Amino acid sequence: MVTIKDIARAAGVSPSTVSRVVSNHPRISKETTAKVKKIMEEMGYHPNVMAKSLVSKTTKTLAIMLPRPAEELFQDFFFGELLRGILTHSTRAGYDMLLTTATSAHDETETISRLVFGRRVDGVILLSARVNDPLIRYLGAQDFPSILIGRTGEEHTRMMTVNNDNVQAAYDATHHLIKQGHSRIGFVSGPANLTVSHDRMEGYKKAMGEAGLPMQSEWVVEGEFLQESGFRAMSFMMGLPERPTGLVVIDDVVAFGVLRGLTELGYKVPDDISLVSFNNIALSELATPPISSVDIGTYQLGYTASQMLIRLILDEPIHQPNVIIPHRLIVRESSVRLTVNRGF
Amino acid sequence: MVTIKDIARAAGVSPSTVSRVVSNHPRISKETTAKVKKIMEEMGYHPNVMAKSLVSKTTKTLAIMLPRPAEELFQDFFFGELLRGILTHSTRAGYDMLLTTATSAHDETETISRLVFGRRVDGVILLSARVNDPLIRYLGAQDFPSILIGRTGEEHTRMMTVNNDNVQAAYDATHHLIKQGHSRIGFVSGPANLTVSHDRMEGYKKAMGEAGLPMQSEWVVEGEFLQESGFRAMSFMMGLPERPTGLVVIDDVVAFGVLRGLTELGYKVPDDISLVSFNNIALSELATPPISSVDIGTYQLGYTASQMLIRLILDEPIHQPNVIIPHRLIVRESSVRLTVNRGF
DNA sequence: AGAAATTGTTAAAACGTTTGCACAGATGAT
DNA sequence: ATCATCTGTGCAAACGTTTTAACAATTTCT
Repeated sequence: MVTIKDIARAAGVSPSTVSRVVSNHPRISKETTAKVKKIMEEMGYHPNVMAKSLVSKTTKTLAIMLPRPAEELFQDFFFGELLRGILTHSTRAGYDMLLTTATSAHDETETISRLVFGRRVDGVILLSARVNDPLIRYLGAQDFPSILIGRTGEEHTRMMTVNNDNVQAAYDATHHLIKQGHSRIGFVSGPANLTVSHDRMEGYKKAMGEAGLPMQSEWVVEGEFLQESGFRAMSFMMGLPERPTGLVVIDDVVAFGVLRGLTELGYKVPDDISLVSFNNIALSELATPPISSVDIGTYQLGYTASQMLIRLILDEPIHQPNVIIPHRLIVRESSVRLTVNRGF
Repeated sequence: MVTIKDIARAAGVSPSTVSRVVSNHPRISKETTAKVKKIMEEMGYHPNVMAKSLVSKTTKTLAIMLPRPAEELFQDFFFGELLRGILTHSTRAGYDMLLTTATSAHDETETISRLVFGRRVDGVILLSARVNDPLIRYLGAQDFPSILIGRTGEEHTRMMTVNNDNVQAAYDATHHLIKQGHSRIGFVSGPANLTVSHDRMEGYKKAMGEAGLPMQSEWVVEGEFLQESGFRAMSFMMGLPERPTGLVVIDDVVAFGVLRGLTELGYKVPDDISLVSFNNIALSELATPPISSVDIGTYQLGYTASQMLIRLILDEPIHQPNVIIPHRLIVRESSVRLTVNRGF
């Protein structure tokens, strides 16, 4: 292990000078810089990151805290895209990403405080907000750079967020079905304790209410972000005496399950029943039929989160502590009847 | 920031004693332990990770180096599952994961050496082996704990690997199609410079050769791990005078594209053409029709990699430096003709 | 009872950096 | 010619831990 002292000795200068060469200190002469750099090259010097962090009190590392049952919650798809956004920006900005997940609920705050108070990271990105999230509350109470991708359940918690307008997004999705002539519209939701489920539910209800359409409690089911959930939802919903003809589905993966359920039960999409979902993962256009989906700008969500967090760390001015990433409904076959028969 | 010295002072002991309390040193008395722990609790003490690393020369962190164009290469799906396997084990073993990616080719070795020689991580997991991979050669030459998920292109490079028997896997997939009565079988491959493409190609050729079936160079196309690749492959292949009736596809995502291409061109799967692919991502059974796929134990691949790397770091005995994770062909509709018409 | 081993604790060095302060010499202003 | 400023470098302290060696106090062995 070649240290700064070795370089200093070999170059006939002091360690401080070497340090200043590394950090491009303006007071170092051209000649010294050249000499030292040459020797560093020859000897293969790499600064010890830990030693540097210890004195500089900065790690150039961001933590990303995965939701606890990471496996089920974001079944790879949405998450991968989000991660790509985060990673792209943080790499550009010279930050590394530390991926952590807790094993138990109690573990959660412990894990985070180990990283935060142990000064292992400079900032934290939180994923997936639950309605009454102890982790968000805990981290929000600390004076530590952090950002939530999603919405905090509690209004008084002071924490930067980047999120979609999920209420509006769900409103748009629902409204789209209404415009297509549907009046009996159901909602296949996600876990009840997530704010995203709440918000989309609200948008769904708002659209239905404004259109003066009746809602039935059987038309709303909750589940996980898994295809099984969608499948099960259909087994239940299609057994009802009065079935919906349109469905808003919380997530594309769930929509895949819904699609399979409907197919197995002998229903045709979109002729018998129409479908709109969220997230617009790459494969949703390859489903049969292609699924209409609200693109929530997943990559943007991640990119922006990283951007804001690093600004916060560097004490740069933050224009808006709660950013909303725009969404866009992508209409595909699953929600467009080929033979338009509106009316009654 | 409350340090070990603050605790020591408050407890009326020396910093060394506090340190030993934290690390459960056997020589510390019950009473001292209790007293110190109480004070740590009260004052909210968290050891500074960097200081600890500096002296202990260990970071309890693993780096995972993403393939350069991470975006295209593993379009989220396969990668997410792999990550889950890695993360599950490393979390259990008390290791954090550092996710890094390089922006340019030159950057690649620089990034890795910053981490390795900067002693920021204890070990490295390499993803996606290219045939003549400078990064693998570089890292293999260093005496640093590392593991490759995949196969090194060069025989002389000494590096632990965890991989599938991709030759056999492709052999199995191809053989399955042959058993179904196909004789004109094509192969939609991935990027030519990846070892996995090579190995699967070899398995395909082996199966074809053993069965005495003719191969045409037009039946083999290379592309990316993207649906577009699959789509384009079909545009080309289905325009041939003599078309294959069976296809081995390098990846499920590509298979989705193939499926779309075939559908748009008016071909029915599996009646007109059969399909087998690899990786068995969650959505492949939800395609229309469900895609036959070789399950390569993605989660296992990641889990095992983490396991082996940590053993290496801890100097525990490694039974086998090159582990093969078993694969299993999952037969679904895409490769089973409902009306079996073998023969001529 | 004295020697030897065990137990519980501490002082101090070490890990590899960064940085405030000091200082010598060169340059510029008056 | 004197004083002030600027330029280039070094000294030494600091960052918050772990760990070796030392030692006093206690217990165990003859």
